[in-house]
Amino acid sequence: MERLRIQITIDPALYTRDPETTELGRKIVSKSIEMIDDLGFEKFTFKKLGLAINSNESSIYRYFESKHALLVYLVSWYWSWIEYKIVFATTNVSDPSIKLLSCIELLTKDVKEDTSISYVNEVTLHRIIVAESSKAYHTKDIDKENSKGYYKTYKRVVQRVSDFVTDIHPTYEYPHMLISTVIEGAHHQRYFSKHLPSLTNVCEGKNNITEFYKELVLNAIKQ
Amino acid sequence: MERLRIQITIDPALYTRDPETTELGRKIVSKSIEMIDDLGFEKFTFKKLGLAINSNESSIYRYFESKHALLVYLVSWYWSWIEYKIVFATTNVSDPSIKLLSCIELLTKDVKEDTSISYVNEVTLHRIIVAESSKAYHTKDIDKENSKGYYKTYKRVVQRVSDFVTDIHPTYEYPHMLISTVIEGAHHQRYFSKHLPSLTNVCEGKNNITEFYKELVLNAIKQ
DNA sequence: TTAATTATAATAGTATTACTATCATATCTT
DNA sequence: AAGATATGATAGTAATACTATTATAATTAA
Repeated sequence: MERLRIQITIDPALYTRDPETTELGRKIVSKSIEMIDDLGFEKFTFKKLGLAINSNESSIYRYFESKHALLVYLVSWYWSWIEYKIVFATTNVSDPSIKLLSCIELLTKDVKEDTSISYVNEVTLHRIIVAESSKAYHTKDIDKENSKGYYKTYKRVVQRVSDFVTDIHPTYEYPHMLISTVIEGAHHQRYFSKHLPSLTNVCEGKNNITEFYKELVLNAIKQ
Repeated sequence: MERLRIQITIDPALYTRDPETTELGRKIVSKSIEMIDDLGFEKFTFKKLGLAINSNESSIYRYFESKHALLVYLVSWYWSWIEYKIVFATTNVSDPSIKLLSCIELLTKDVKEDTSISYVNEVTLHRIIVAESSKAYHTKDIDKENSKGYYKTYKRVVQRVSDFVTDIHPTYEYPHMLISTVIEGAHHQRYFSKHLPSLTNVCEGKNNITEFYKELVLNAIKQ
């Protein structure tokens, strides 16, 4: 079976020059994912990246104005990808409960397979999201960046899933809180399970995180 | 009424030299809280701090080996303080449901009043916890630091509150996940409500965050 | 009380970071 | 073939996150 080619479109506000359109741009994105996963965001630099792809620091700056901007780009890419999967999983499904559970599954499960859409390795990117994404918005520039639309895709994903909550329970007061709690919580639990396991109840081989959040949400909106 | 003097004891692993024991040490802690809140963790430096307290960068390094170590210290201080409040609020209370609800209240509510225990301004520190604490453990050194006991207090708080969950519902499978979800979630919601409000459902003047998490937990462990 | 110890401040120095600027060269387009 | 554009190489800057050294001040012990 041939795979559909997924179109991930990224808002031009998130780059100086579109990395998708050139070989160098794609190499920047691809290798930066690998290196941030490997070194952690703090120790990752454009100089090291340039060296690794046989290019130059100054060339990378033509695509992204800072390494922070690159992180925001990657986070946004991830949310566009998740949004695509949500749309794909929920169109033509009529039962909002099924839609909601599919979304929770997509938002909380581990990414184990690279669907090889493109130059982006989704497994590695997911690890970056879990370990580093909170650094993208925990900045003193958050308000300025938010007004430029940097976090639009994330907000749209939360809105979409919250809408399913509202479909199920129209008077539920906290749909956005519930969904953003699930999303951020799942990332934390994923991180904790590896590094601070006493903060979780994750068992080997089980999809505990997904099970926990499905149950949590269903109980929260039970009427 | 005279206030009880609270004893916040910090594990010596968290500093090079105990800042509580000297004037300079207390000034470092006190002013760093102010400055991290003000500048954000990235733009905060020991050089600036030294300047602000009429001391010197090199003197500060005698108390904390790095600015990351100082952040970890502050986070740990916060959890010791919360632990104290939890112990205070739950001793001599027999009903585990009341204990649990008190804990959720303490873990999720906004800190509005500086109880002036000491040189630590708890209102400001709470803002730092909300905005910066995730940077303390999202490091490549997490495992090494965890083995040195850097996150002990946080883990102990989660354990304490999880125990109340287990008292109420002995077979509930995810007590730790539930509590760490509440804690991290509350911090996120607090941050989002200020900077990305569309991810929340916070209303002016209401304690929505606390209400949301109380309801969430009670529904999760309802039998 | 003096000597020894310890704490602090001042200064200097280092490698690295996160950029910016300039320019030559390669490549692609018209 | 000329012009435009993209890339790479080099250099430079202010700041960061430290380390090391030394002088001086303050505390403590003999």
